[in-house]
Amino acid sequence: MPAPEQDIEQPTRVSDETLRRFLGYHMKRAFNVVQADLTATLKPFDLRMLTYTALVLICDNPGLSQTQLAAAMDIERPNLVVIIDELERRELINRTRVPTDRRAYALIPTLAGKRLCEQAVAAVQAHEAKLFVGLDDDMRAAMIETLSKVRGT
Amino acid sequence: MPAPEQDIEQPTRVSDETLRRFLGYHMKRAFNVVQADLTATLKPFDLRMLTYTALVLICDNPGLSQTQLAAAMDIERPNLVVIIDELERRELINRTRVPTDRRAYALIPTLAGKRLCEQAVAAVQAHEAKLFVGLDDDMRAAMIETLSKVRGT
DNA sequence: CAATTTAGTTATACATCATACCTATTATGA
DNA sequence: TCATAATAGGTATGATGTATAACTAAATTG
Repeated sequence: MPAPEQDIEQPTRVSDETLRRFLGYHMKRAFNVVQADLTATLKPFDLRMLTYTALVLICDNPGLSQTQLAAAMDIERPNLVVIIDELERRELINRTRVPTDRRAYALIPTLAGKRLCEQAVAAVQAHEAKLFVGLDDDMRAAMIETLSKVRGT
Repeated sequence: MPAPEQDIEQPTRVSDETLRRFLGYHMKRAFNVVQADLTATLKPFDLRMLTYTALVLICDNPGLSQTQLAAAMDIERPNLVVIIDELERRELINRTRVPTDRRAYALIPTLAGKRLCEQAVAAVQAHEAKLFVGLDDDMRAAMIETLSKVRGT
């Protein structure tokens, strides 16, 4: 006699209990929330996460090369080109030839770039303050400490 | 008289001090490390993060619909189709018609699907144990607690 | 000075993610 | 009852993100 047909009723609520055991799962879901909020925060400045990151690093390290920037952002050099193209087209940065090495560019922020960067950083600061309102300073510091440990820094 | 040319020397070391002030930055960098390791862990099973997540959720919630799964994974329904297609093609799951609603599919894992899921989950557990070796259980629990708070769960 | 390396770029491929729109089916309400 | 709306799944498409190979121009090395 064949076994009775398996129930194929749809669960009323989807359980993620197995995945919840993994820290990586929680990290991804939490970061999704952060990134969605960050994207919305940067939208008024017409910046995406990558263009924002590049702009901030260029402002903090004026004169750095594309290779240095790609390494700092942990992306491949070819993928940085379009990002730099966009920032340059919007006249937020300049590609300046390095006299001592005519292969390389020194990336320099323009005045407009520095201004936009300052405003964007302030907006992101406000965005994080709002998003992490439930986290006191100790927890926040502990979190950064732990995350730094994960990435081996 | 024009101002003297600005220095355009390249910094010897790229500073990310501004970005380091942001928790989101640390979250992204840490998750990058986790994801790279996870991808490598899942490679022997020919699973990616998305196909793995879908498979685990189907095994934990047999009979759920694609709409339910998409909601649980926080992705759009059209993007789930190719994931389900792949799992079905590999005979890890079945699309079973729901008799009470002929529009919907009940997603059911096959025996092979359940086996692969178990093996993959075990491998991911080992991967996390290795990756988070510097984190004691208390820190790990605190981290999950904090991350859950961020995503508002 | 030939051979190698490096900086930036182009082309390309693939994965991820979002939106608009289509069909078949089910639910709703005049 | 029957027209309308809503829902499940799917197709098509575009924007974005990421990785690799290969090219040029310039610098380095032996």
